[in-house]
Amino acid sequence: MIGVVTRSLTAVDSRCSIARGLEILGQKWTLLIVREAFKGRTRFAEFRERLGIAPDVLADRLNALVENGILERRAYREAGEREREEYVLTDAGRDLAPVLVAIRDWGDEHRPTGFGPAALPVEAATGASVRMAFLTDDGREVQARDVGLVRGPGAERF
Amino acid sequence: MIGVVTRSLTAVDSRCSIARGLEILGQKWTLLIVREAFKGRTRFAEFRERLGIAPDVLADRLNALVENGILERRAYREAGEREREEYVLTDAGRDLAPVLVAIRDWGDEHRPTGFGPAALPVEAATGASVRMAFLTDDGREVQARDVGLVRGPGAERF
DNA sequence: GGTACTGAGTAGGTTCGGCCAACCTAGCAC
DNA sequence: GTGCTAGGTTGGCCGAACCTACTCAGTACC
Repeated sequence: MIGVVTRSLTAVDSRCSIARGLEILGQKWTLLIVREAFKGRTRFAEFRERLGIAPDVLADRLNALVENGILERRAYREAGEREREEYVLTDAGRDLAPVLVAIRDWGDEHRPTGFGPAALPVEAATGASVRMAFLTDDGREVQARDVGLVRGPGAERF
Repeated sequence: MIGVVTRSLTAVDSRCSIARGLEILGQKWTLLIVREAFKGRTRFAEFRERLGIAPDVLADRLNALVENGILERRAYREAGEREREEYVLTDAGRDLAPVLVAIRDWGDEHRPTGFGPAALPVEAATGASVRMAFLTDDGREVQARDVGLVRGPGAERF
């Protein structure tokens, strides 16, 4: 197996949720694998074919995603085949939808393809199209560009 | 200068806004630099001190961020000092707030620090705290976990 | 029992990107 | 001139990614 996730966080970052999230999500290929999982891919060969990723790197990323609770291995068997394992999103994995949608929205606006969006966010149960928004506590919507970050309770320094 | 951004996209990904966004954002350090920019850092030494990043890599990432329109170089001069350049977020850079907030929310929920969130999203103008949400066209809120992705008009295949 | 086939990886060698320490440079102060 | 400082650049090292080829387990067919 190639490298386990060993990215060390500096003291100042150990409390930052963004840094901690990026420890896994920031690795090359990770979010593209998750994107494929959202599209319904579950098997090694499917990920490999869609992404053109080297098999050793894919095996490493899938292990990391399983270890971090984003994917889970599940046994399956097709008729006349031996038992194999596939990779499906866990709840924590499905909770990554906002990350993918946020990146999609940004890429769509600032690096347009000229073909329109390749993926659309929907409510899974009904298929109703949804969009990402920011809301104040009293339900008023705020434009993304007007959102900033301020120091929170867990910050050691800011 | 070390490597320009040369990540090649496979044909299947060239139309995907997620892949196109990740081409820049997916590089190591990029989003952490943007996070620091949101916190108000502007100078090489500030980024370097906060992130503990190697200077050559920082120079490369700052160049890439400027080339991609996320940061812009701006001249400034302090009393008794020579003119220098600092890096400030552009509109496209501020539009990355949803990406940071989405990662923050996920990290906060699934990789908690025990200290609470280190950064909080607010409306910049008023300081009012905001949260990220998904809305249907008729204004109903949908939980993040219930959001999926479907093929959009720009998809070559899905 | 032997051979072939398939999905899911593993292994070896090369290349690329990140890391670190050291060095460079422009302008200001003295 | 010498020194100081912010903002980088350069060179060497090393781990991670890449590519190709190979293995391994179980099934199918003969």
